[in-house]
Amino acid sequence: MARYGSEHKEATRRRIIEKAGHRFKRDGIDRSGIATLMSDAGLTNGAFYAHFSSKDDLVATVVADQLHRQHERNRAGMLDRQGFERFVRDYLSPYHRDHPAEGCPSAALLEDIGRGTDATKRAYTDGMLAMIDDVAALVEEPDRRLARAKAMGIFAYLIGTLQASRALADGELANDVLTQGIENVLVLLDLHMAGTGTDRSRK
Amino acid sequence: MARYGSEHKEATRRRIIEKAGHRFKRDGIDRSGIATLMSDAGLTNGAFYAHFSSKDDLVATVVADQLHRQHERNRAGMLDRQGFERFVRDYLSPYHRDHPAEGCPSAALLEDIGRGTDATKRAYTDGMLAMIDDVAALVEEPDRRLARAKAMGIFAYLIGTLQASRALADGELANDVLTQGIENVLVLLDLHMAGTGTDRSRK
DNA sequence: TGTACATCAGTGAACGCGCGTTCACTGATGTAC
DNA sequence: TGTACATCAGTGAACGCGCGTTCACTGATGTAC
Repeated sequence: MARYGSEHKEATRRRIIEKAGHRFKRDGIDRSGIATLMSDAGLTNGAFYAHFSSKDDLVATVVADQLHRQHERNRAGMLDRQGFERFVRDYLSPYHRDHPAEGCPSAALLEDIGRGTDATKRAYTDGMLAMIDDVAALVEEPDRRLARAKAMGIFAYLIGTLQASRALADGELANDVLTQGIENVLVLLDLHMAGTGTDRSRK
Repeated sequence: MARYGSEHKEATRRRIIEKAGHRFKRDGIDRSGIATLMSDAGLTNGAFYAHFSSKDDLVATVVADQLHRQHERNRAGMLDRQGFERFVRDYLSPYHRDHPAEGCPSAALLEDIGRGTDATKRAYTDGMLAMIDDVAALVEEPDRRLARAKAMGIFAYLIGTLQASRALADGELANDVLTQGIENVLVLLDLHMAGTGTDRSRK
């Protein structure tokens, strides 16, 4: 249509990526066709390949973008134990469960990412490492590698719990799982913050 | 081909369901076409509708079957703390991570189930409740509703951890997450077994 | 200031393909005579 | 025991459709003169 400065094409590209993030999280990647994605961005199918080399290219880009947004949104509020608790309560809320399009990309796309291209898994890993290293500071663990595993473990719990709550047809159980999840994650966090490391008194 | 007794058609149906379980877990439901599923069972596409009314019908049936198998396979080995620990170490093993087709249906299909039909979510919920009630006996919690939430919470952790390990491109981190996951799940289990209920000393 | 032109983001039709589903047909079987 | 027939699990071609991808074209713009 128009021949604007280079910032206009960039803006269109960003719009496609953002809308695709919503659509992917709502319907799943395989159920989101190019024509639908472009229509979401106010464009027609043909323009897609002026912005991305393939659908896989878009997927990897969207995964990176989604994790970046999530990180930006939460980094300020996760620096202390109180902020993290607020994050957890938000994460494991019925609202978040019922609105995947606006929610956590890991909870909505993790299986698709696991089956995805190397580029997609790489984008996910890099994005997660950035988030993890913020939480790792909360977990009082001097060994960086172990701190990362502990932080990722906490996210894994949140992800699994939200997914389970979304898949359960029994509304009461689905809600109870969220409530219990908040409890468990905070216990785990306190344990990691207090403990000296791996050694817990078992049996 | 043949006109055998009614057990022969039943056997074919069971073969389709079993093979479809593997295929769904490996490639995802949306990437598994009817022709491929039937070919896996040694048949051609046309015979599908003599066994199922639609693909959604098959999906719900497969989900129920997969959870039933998982329950049968593990119920005997999950009755005490020692058996459950063995289950957890098996579940969070690199082998399980690298072989989704033979593995846990929740870890491979939970997002698809969450986006699925009511019948599929119902099948999942019923199957999970059967498994949950076995573990709930381990969790020393008199309130049945709470015991179920706690048991489901433990499964949710296992599921999220395995999925995360599958999606991470960094092999070292992916392994560390599994190891840390075993640690955390066992801590959580001991806590539920020892604790009197919800009230933990926080702050 | 006014006109001609090059640019290029976006259009929309078309490609081959696999999807879920339907259906007329096949052919090996158990049964009837 | 031998033949004719009814059954019905499974075949394979076809349906309309949406998929990812390609490409000749459009038309509003900034620039050159």
